[in-house]
Amino acid sequence: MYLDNYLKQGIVDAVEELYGVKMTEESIKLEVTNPDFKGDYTFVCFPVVRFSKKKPEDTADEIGKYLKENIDQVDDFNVVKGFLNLEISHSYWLEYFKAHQFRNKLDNKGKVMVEYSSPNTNKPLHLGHIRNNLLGYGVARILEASGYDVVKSNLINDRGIHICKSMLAWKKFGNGETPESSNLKGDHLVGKYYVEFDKHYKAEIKDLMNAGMDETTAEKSAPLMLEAQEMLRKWESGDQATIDLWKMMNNWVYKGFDVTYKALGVSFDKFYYESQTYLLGKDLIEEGLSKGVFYKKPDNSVWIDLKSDGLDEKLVLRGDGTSVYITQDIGTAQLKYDEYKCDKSIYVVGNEQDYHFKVLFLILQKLGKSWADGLYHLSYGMVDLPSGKMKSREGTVVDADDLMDEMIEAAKVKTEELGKTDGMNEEEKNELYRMLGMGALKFFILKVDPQKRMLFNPEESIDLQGDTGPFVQYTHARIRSMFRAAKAEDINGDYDAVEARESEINLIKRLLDFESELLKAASAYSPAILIAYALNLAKAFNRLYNDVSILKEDNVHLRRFRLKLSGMTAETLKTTLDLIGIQCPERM
RNA sequence: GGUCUCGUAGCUCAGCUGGAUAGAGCAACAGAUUUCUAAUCUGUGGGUCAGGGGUUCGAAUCCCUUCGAGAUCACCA
Repeated sequence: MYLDNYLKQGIVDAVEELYGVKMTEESIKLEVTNPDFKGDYTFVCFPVVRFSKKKPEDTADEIGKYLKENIDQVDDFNVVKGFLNLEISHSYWLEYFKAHQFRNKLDNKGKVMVEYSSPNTNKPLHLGHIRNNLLGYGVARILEASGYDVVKSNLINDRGIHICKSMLAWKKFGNGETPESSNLKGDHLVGKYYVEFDKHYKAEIKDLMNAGMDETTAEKSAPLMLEAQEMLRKWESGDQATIDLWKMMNNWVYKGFDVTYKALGVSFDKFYYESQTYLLGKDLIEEGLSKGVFYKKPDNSVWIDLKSDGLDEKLVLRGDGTSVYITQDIGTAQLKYDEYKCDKSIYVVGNEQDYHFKVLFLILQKLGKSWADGLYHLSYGMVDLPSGKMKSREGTVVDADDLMDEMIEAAKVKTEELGKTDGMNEEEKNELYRMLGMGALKFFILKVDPQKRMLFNPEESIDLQGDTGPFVQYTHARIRSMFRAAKAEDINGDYDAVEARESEINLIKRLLDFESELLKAASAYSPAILIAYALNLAKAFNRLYNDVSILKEDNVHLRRFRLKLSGMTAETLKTTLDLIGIQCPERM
């Protein structure tokens, strides 16, 4: 039983004993004491005042006395206003620490699918995708560590008008350029023609408008757009030449994506392709019609009325029987469930699609799908630039590959400046720069609460000092270095003789927090919680490190105790960062 | 116009389902290394938690309202 539960029970007993009122354990509010005050746990006494009929201070005092007498671990207490601060004995923390072992595997919680990345195959990945990928991968790892079986999936948007735009532009203006011929990464090559399409398309619109056409009509009747639409029709009817071109260009993109995914350190267990799923869902539309969930309009189009749920009417199938976006998402959700039978399914998708997912989940619930309750849209905010929103077509994006290269380069410059690469060969150095650069980038992105939009300023490089990835990595490397110097000293000493100081007890508490922080991060789907934990742990250690000497401590018990603490800190930092895809070098 | 987010220090962000004097980092300034890695640590300055009202013993947090920013309301995906 954890101490806080034990204390809560004690408070229940105290209130019953003192005031004759039986409270439930759940109604007791016990908090970790604010660091500015003395104590470990704080009981807020105001809610009990109505039972005690006494001043908050006196009530707190009485309960404090009761707890001190009846619970061994409560060493002492102090009262500030109505706040009862309980002081837990150092020996309790030491005992707990000595006996503590991290569990390798937590209780199984079921099966969950995390879908993330979901790129379009007409352009390379940018900073927004980085956030998506890091979030998705991080959440998947966190869920896995907290006891779920996880399936990481990626639904690739490999068809549609946007791909036809790139294809058409390449055909018209590409002169047979290939990734090999121009030595350009495949996804970047295809993206180049997407931009090219837009350039020519805009020029055509301008010409048409100069000729007197209004903008909307010009956009619709520009020859390039008509040609792209024709190409899409050809693709859908299986025209061999179009399919061949599509396959060739998509393969270029996939090769490029592989490189980017590898650099990001993310991976997938299952790929879905929209070219294979875009016709799904029509049978479910039929099912919904027969169940009366949907209805037909005179033009044969199928709709659902969600007004009673505070939403609008929504089209689910066109009059000509072809699908819309939500049709295939309905079908794909069913397909995923049929294949994997997951208890939960998480979609990592930007918050611009909040409405879409609200509608999608509602429809699946109305269709009576028992698994619909397990669907969750992990909605994250956009990454903004100081100049505003990123737009692929207009080239105002921070390219994923470029950004990673820049970060690694920045780490290299900094490391060389500090002169910390003595005795490392070229390969080891590059590996170190990569770990540090990527560590800084991932930490920077994941530090922010997923739901919030965040700002990235390309003019200011991402910090390598302060609350950063390298800060935590440094703390880890420093400990590892200490262990190299300690050789094989046995760290399992007898801690009973140890007179622990405040900074040591503090570090113990942080170390013991790991599991509860992990579970918190898992239930909130938030890697940011683990980042904050890693920072707190590293800071607690650094404070101790600056405060006392470890290897040079003469008292053998104390020395071993501190080494044990250090070792556990390094291990915990490494584990924590690993869950969000950040690696820790042995030295830096 | 309807709906949904968001607004905290000069900047980037924490602040968990209401709790004590609103916290970090960056930037600025002042310190710490004959001693285990100074990518570290200690300290100083910096706030009308967008404004106003309400609920409460207690509000950055919950409710209402005004202002400001963004998203969405496609037979695009």
